[in-house]
Amino acid sequence: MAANESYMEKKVISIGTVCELTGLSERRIRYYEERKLIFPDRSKSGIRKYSFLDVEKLVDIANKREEGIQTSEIRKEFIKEKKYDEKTLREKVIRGQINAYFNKRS
Amino acid sequence: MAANESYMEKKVISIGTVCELTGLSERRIRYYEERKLIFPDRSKSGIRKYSFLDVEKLVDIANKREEGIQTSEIRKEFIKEKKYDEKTLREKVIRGQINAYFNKRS
DNA sequence: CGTGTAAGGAATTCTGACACG
DNA sequence: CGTGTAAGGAATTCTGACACG
Repeated sequence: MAANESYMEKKVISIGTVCELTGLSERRIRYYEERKLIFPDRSKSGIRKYSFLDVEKLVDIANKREEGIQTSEIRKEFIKEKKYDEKTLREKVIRGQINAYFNKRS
Repeated sequence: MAANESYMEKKVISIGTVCELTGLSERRIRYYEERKLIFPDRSKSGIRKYSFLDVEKLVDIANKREEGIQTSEIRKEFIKEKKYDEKTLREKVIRGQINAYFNKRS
C-alpha cells in the first residue's frame, strides 16, 4: 500500500545532488530558474528542492543551450510543445512503464 | 528519452527531507540504519542519501515499532517476506502503474 | 545574455556521548 | 532497547555583486 505516487514530480532533491545528476553548476541551475524554465519548491528555511522531472528538464535545457538556443526560446518551446506539462508527462511515464513491463521496444 | 528509470530506488534525498516525508526524527532514522534496517548511500562528504523506497520502508518500520515489534524482529520479517527486495519491488511498482493506467481497482 | 567566482551568513548534517529505562 | 538532547565541527545552500562579453 501507498506504493504508488508521483515520485517523478515530488520535489525532494537539493541543488548539490541535482548538480551531480545533471553535471550542471549551481549557478546555471539557479539562473534557469530566474529565466522561468524550472520551478523548484522551497523548504521552510528557503532551500530549493527539485523533482526528478526537474532534473530531466535541466538536462534537456542544457542540450538546447549547447545548440545555442537562448533561454527565452527554450521557454517558448516548452510551452508550445507542452513538454513537461504535467498531464502530458504522466501519460508518457505510464506508457514507458507498460512498455518496459512487456519488454516492448518502441 | 531517458524518461524511465528507477526513481523509486535512486538515493538522492537527504535526512531532513526524509524526516518531513515520514514524520520520524533524525535520531530514529539513523538508529534504524545502525540496526541494519535501511541502507542509505553517502555523498562524498558523508551525507546520507535516501530513496523513495527507503522512505516507504521507514514508514513501514515506524508502524511495526508502534505495534511493539523490536528492530531485530523487523529485520527478520523483511528478510523472510522478501519485502523491499529489489526484484520483488520492481514487479510491484510496475503492476501498480498498469492498474492506475487502466483505472483498475485491485 | 549566460555563467564564473569570492563573500558572509544561515541552515543542515555528522559523530560520539550522556540520559532514561 | 529505543530515542531524546546538547555540543562542536564540517559541508551545503542562499543572496547580491562584480566580471566578461
